Amino acid sequence: MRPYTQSVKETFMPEPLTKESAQMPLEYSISQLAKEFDITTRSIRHYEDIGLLAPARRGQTRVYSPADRTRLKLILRGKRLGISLEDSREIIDMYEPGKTNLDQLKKLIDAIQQQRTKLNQQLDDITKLLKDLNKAETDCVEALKDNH
Amino acid sequence: MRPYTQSVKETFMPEPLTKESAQMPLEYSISQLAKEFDITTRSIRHYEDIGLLAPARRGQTRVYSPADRTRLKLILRGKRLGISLEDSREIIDMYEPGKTNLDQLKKLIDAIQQQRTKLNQQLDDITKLLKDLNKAETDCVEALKDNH
DNA sequence: TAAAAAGCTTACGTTGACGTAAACGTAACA
DNA sequence: TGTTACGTTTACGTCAACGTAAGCTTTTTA
Repeated sequence: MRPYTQSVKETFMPEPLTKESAQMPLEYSISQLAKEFDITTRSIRHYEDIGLLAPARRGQTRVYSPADRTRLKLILRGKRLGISLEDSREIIDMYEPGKTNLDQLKKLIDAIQQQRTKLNQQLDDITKLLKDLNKAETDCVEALKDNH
Repeated sequence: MRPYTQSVKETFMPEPLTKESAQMPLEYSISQLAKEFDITTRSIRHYEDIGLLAPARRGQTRVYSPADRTRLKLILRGKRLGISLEDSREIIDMYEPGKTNLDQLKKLIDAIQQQRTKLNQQLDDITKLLKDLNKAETDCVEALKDNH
């Protein structure tokens, strides 16, 4: 049933590589993840509040799986690229089992295309900015030489 | 006097290329800029409020030079890359005439290096995300084929 | 076994980046 | 000559993404 669901999900939310999985913990505490990614536990709980994470619970305590960790990693990568949490949530929601029909798939492809457009723009921005930075720096160094 | 000041300033805030300057207006109204960059006049005034822009005035009305336009362009490029307005302002402030001494130059080089590090991280993020998107899309298309 | 560390929920506060409305001046156009 | 378009300032509102504090439970450590 729904073999493609699994397929799409795995490519977009890749499970940890087998190479890493040797010494990879099977679960994580909230503070472990916070430390690893240099964020606060508050942030992680916030991501849960708005539906970006749904860790298991042992009693009241949150227990994060490697998949949860991967998901968090993706959220943070998105953040670094200026993707809002809401946008991340929308994309993630599209993978919800039971929701994956043709319509959803088409929406997803569309969303992917939009993201790609934005990313290519960013790519262009970055290369330009890096060029500017290089020039600015060499000029600075020149100025230091002249002035020293 | 201070020949390097001009030099650094021009590389980081490059004036419009001569190629473009043929049909380039010598000044712009606030709504012209707003339309060109698809932002609101409110945003432009906001950038002025926090010291990112300082257009000339004809009476009460703001008059933007090509240099102002370039500056705005850079601000927006920074925005697309997730650079905060405050960070942009800091960088811009470093070019203030009269402030450019060795200390400032060293600070600037440091800031440039930091930016470069961040941009390289973003570059890495983007290539990874683009890869993921490609895989996700082909999988989607596959799924559509299978299901159609 | 006391106290520090880590976890939890609830809830109000903060910051950045504007949105939006009011209230007004000026200039061009039907 | 009115009304439409564009400009201005002042000021309060909003939204996302958390920060921060209170108050409590559970686990670990000295």
